[in-house]
Amino acid sequence: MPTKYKGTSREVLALDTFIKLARCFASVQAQVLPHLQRDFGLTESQFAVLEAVLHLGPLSPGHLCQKILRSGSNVTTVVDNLERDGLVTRERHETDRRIQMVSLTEHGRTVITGALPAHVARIAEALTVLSNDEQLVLGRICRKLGIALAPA
Amino acid sequence: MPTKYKGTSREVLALDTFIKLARCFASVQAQVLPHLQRDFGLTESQFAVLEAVLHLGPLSPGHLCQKILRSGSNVTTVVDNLERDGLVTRERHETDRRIQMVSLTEHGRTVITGALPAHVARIAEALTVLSNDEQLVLGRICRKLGIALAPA
DNA sequence: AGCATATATTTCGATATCGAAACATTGGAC
DNA sequence: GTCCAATGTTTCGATATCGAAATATATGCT
Repeated sequence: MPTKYKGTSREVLALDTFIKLARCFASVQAQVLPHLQRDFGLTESQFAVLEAVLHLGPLSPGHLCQKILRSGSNVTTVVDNLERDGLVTRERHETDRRIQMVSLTEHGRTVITGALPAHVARIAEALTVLSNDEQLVLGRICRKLGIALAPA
Repeated sequence: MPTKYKGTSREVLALDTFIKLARCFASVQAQVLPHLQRDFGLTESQFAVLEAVLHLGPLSPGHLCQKILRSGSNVTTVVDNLERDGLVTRERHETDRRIQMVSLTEHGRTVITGALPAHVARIAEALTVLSNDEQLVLGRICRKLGIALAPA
């Protein structure tokens, strides 16, 4: 049992569960992110932004915020770097000029469509340790917890 | 289904599962970390270092590395900040002078023993959406995955 | 002893990340 | 039309995070 904390049994169970959740997530990330970086020069957040724009079309920083679960100021930074590297462009919304729209450049589209299958394959590879049933159960419980805690 | 990716059914299941895992982990963190910061002025990594040293006694940066699952250079930075704030001290190991030993100051001990119960309570609170059985199953599957992917 | 290799830590440069404050634009109240 | 509150984005200062290179010490080989 990883937990050294003395508390109620309810607390010990929750902490123990959460520690396993955190370690398992970290393990998958460690399995997967270095390749994204080395093979495609993309950080996790850069990948997330490109993937969102690929699948949803041009998005504002505000929408990207919600999609990638990061703060607005962080999205600004990540998009800055993607723009500098020529993977996305920013354009003001025509009718509401407070809003910026982030779009893929041709190069950006090429990069993300190249990186995506390899990235998915690595995730699938990492999860092969679990049976289909285990993956389904894991997904169901995570979904329940995630939805219950989702902001608003 | 969150996944827009077209791939084999095995890939779709794995990706779908992983996305739920990631979102659920992020949700719990979002529920818990702001309090750690606001109530005790601790970041997640600072908390992790203090907690490890509290429970395991003085540790080298190398051991802290393994415990908190971060790079060596990151541990250096985190310990730098903790030292600056008077929560830990660094001392050279007596026989092997390559090694530094990180210890809690009195103040550090006070801070971590104050923060720990509140932090655990918040985690337990977040996990109450899951039944005991669900927590056990979640923990078991996460452990299996974490162990399978653990380095070495 | 001298030297090469291994181990432990730090430094460096880059990106990520946050919250608060600043800035820009819109839209409603009057 | 003017002002003000709301909305969207960026700026700013701080910490986290990584990998590669530099530094310091130890250890084994000769």
